[in-house]
Amino acid sequence: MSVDSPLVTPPEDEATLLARAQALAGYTLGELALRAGLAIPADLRRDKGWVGTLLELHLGASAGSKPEQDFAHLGVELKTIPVDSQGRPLETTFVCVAPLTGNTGVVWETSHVRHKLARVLWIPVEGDRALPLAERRVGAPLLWSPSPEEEHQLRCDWEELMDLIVLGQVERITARHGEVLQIRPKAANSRALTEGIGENGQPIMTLPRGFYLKKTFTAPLLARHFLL
DNA sequence: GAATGATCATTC
DNA sequence: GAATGATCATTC
Repeated sequence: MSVDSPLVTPPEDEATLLARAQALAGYTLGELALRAGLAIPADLRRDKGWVGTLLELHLGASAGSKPEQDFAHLGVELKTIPVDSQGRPLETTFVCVAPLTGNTGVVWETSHVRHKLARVLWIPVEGDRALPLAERRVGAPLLWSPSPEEEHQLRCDWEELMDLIVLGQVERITARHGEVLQIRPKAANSRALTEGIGENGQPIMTLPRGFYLKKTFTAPLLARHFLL
């Protein structure tokens, strides 16, 4: 079976999607790769999106790159998240590219970050690099929307970061800005460039950036789920 | 280059 | 050991 041939049809509703995700819990990536007919890379160094693609296939998402939610008809975004043996996240979570131009007048309510995070199907996957990829297990999924408190945290960080971008301070932004949401490079390498706004409002070429959720945000989110 | 999927690996 | 900055594959 080829990569562009899904194992299942797109889920007709959220409950179906969640049920499918729950049915994957406990399986190893080796088992799921075999079922999908996907070759298992030795590690993720040159296949960083492999786990995400594998789960997309099993859940009926359009595997690959489309500029929309994974389950657009359901308004749901799929996020795999690597976790340790305690279920704690091992990595930050990429949300979306940070827009560096054309931001005058943008507001949180209509932002890409808010839209992407409005409804997320989180699927924890064992990510300890000492564990062979094929032996890593899929965890119990969580269908999540931000609580009022979480949305407030996200909004505050987003507004602070977008202000810096609009004011021509993009090159002063580091990953230390933001409590739960940060901006870091999101590029092929450090030579990749995109247009941004400079200190004096002039166009500059700068590193493409992305919004990422810090582990301090995703850890409690997953932990609460674990207690339920 | 931009967007999808993210993790790697050097630095602190 | 954790976090920041750097990077990888693929499609269009």
